Amino acid sequence: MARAASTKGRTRIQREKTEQILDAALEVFSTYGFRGSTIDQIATEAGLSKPNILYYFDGKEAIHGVLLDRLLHKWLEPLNQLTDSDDPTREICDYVMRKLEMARDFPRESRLFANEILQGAPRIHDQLTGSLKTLTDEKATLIQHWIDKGKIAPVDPHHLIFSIWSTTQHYADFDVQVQSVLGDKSEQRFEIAADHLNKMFRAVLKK
Amino acid sequence: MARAASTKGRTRIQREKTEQILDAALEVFSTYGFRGSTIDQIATEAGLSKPNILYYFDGKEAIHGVLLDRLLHKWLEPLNQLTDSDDPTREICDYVMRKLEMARDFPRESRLFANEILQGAPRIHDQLTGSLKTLTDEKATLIQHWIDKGKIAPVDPHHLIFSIWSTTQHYADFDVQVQSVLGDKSEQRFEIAADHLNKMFRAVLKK
DNA sequence: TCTGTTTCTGACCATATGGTCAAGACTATG
DNA sequence: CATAGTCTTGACCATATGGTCAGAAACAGA
Repeated sequence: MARAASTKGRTRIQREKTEQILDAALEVFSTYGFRGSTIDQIATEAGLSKPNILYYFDGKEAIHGVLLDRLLHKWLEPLNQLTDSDDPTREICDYVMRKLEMARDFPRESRLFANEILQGAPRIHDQLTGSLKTLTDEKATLIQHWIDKGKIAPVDPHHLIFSIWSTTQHYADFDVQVQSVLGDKSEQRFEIAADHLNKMFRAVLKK
Repeated sequence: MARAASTKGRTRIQREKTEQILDAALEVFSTYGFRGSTIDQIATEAGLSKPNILYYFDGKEAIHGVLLDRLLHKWLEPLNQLTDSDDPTREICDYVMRKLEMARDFPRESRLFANEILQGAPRIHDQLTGSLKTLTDEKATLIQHWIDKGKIAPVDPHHLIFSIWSTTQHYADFDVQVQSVLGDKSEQRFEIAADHLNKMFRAVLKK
């Protein structure tokens, strides 16, 4: 087994190189998808030789696997922060903003996820029906409570969450399209998107 | 040059086989992306031999190219139908429904498009900044007119369109995730989505 | 049925790709 | 500064993949 996989970054070099490789791999995988990426591409991007990459990781799948693991944790975080509050509309809009910030600051992670889902989620199907479903159901129940208490307008909680995911992730996954369509006005796309989404979800939730 | 490319389906066999190949290719490309797909996969899916595929098409790129061409036309159609009307809210919601129907009835096309955009749209970048931008700008202007006339609430037209694209296409591109999260309730996902999106965009546009 | 054309395929080629390995280079520590 | 352990790489292998080609099989019209 490769060093890095077993001993989690024992030496300084191991920690550095491992991160270097993972960063390069994220760049490549998020752009070309798993099958479309080659170890050589990752090696070039990382400024290392191919055998050197394979000294730290057991293979292409192993690198991809580590990236997906990290991703899923990061992905659930913003939703985790959604809790009960006196101002549910604000609580939900805050979540929208957190997701939009992630699309802006971590577009590669978003695209890695999108690629995986598009291909039928072969490697993360269990997490989708497991931890993701559990967490989503939990938050959907919370939203339903708010509706029952008359604090927000009646909406299907699950589909509201889907709308939040899709509208925010769109600015990462479809960035090329967004920029192409906006042309020279694409500079402030995230500010305008924030304003627009804020308005939109407030309107939906308003009684 | 391959037969099918030059003479547009002259004989019966040419028309049939060409369609057969394109259908198989759509299935494969939409699932694995361009680089992740092989001619052998397409051949197997189509029930033909690899050389036979290459008898009808000049290569992998050529097949993909034809699919993208057809796709783009189909993709712009629903937006094209958005025209001036006494009831702009209804007009926009109708567009949302048309897009949602496309996500339901042509998920492979949606995923093919998503794959292409995700990878930076190397093959359709010109169309994005060309015909897509032109059409989108045109419809954005129309929406702005409606706003100026006070017929709908003020929204950023471009970002409204992005929201429509993302929320509807989500049900095709992220179907695995949607089904995983909804679990046994995923059967009626499109009906509930239609209801939800209808409500949502009505709320956004309401003055 | 004959014949020119279209359709199809097994065998083949060049290159790309994931992965291995032995040996050399480097590094930390006594 | 010696040396045990860590790190790196050129050369190599097996397989996958895009694509070619000569000739066989099927077909359509006379």
